[in-house]
Amino acid sequence: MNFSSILLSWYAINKRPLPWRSDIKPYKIWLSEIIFQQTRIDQGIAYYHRFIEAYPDILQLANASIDSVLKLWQGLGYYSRARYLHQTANIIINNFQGEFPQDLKELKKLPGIGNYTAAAIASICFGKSEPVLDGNAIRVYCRFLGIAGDTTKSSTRSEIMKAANSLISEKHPGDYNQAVMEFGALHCTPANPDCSTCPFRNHCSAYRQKTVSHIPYKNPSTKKKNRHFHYFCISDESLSFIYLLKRQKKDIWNGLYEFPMIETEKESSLEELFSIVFFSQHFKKDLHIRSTENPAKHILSHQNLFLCFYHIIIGEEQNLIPGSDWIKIKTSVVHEYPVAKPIADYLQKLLK
DNA sequence: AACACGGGGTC
DNA sequence: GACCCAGTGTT
Repeated sequence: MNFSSILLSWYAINKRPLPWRSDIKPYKIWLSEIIFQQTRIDQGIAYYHRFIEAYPDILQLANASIDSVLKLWQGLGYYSRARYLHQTANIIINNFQGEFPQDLKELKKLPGIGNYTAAAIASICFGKSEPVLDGNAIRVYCRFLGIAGDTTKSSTRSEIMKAANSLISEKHPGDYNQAVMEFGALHCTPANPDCSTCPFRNHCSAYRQKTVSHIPYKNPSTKKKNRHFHYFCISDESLSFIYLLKRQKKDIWNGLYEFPMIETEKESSLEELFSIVFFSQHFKKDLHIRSTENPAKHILSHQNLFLCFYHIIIGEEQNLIPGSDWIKIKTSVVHEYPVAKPIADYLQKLLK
């Protein structure tokens, strides 16, 4: 029983023809690995093509503005990935003569490159025998080896890593790593894996012990928080301009643009919002609130967002006192600004 | 070690 | 509704 040779045979037959596999270059492997962190292939593949088309090489990515990179990333989520992507592109150009380091430790120093991505680049691009541990690989290893412990604990992680180090193909570590992940994604799936046709059927510990559905085990996550966002889309009568500002806190959507807003602890009516300082601070009189949308529920993995949109028409411009970080833009160019999904949805409805 | 960070698919 | 996804950085 040779795990890696069976796996590599399976991979040779079943692998998907993904674009970064046909022409292996560090830039393409790195880009794909960042895009596919916590993201399914189906969800991210169009983004990968768009990035390669917009930035054919790392120099063009480094020279781009962060806003244009975030704009291209819009909708993918985990926007720190886009900021780190841009940072690392500049580091590679400025400090590494445009070439990625080959050493695992050096790779891990780069922004956005952690244990998984460093091992992926080192093995796929440079033939280093470094096993990857992503969600797929963890599932495959835990089932095959019968590791039932909590996979979020570091003790379990090191147990898996130790096993992976002994199973990896020293000759083809890059293909081996991709094969483990591909096998997890296509065959050894989270729910209802097809064990009846599995090439490891006779040697899989979880299958033999009938614990496949219990492995891998993960500690239940913490409770979700509810947040209430109230957005004020401020414009003139004919919607020729609006105000935006850039989020720059350590919070969701950092780096993206949004309307001036108030966040409240609980659900709040417009009347309640009027009493908040924000209003007397920014508006004088003659407010005309043209429309209010029902709260839109936006569910994230770690919080529930309730979003209210108020379209405020200012009669005379002197009735508005904009915040220092607000920017007034022509509505015709609003599509150039990166915004979060629910903002994009609102704008599309508003401007259609 | 626990938590924050998106959005979409699946059961 | 709960879980998961080609994870990383901060606290």
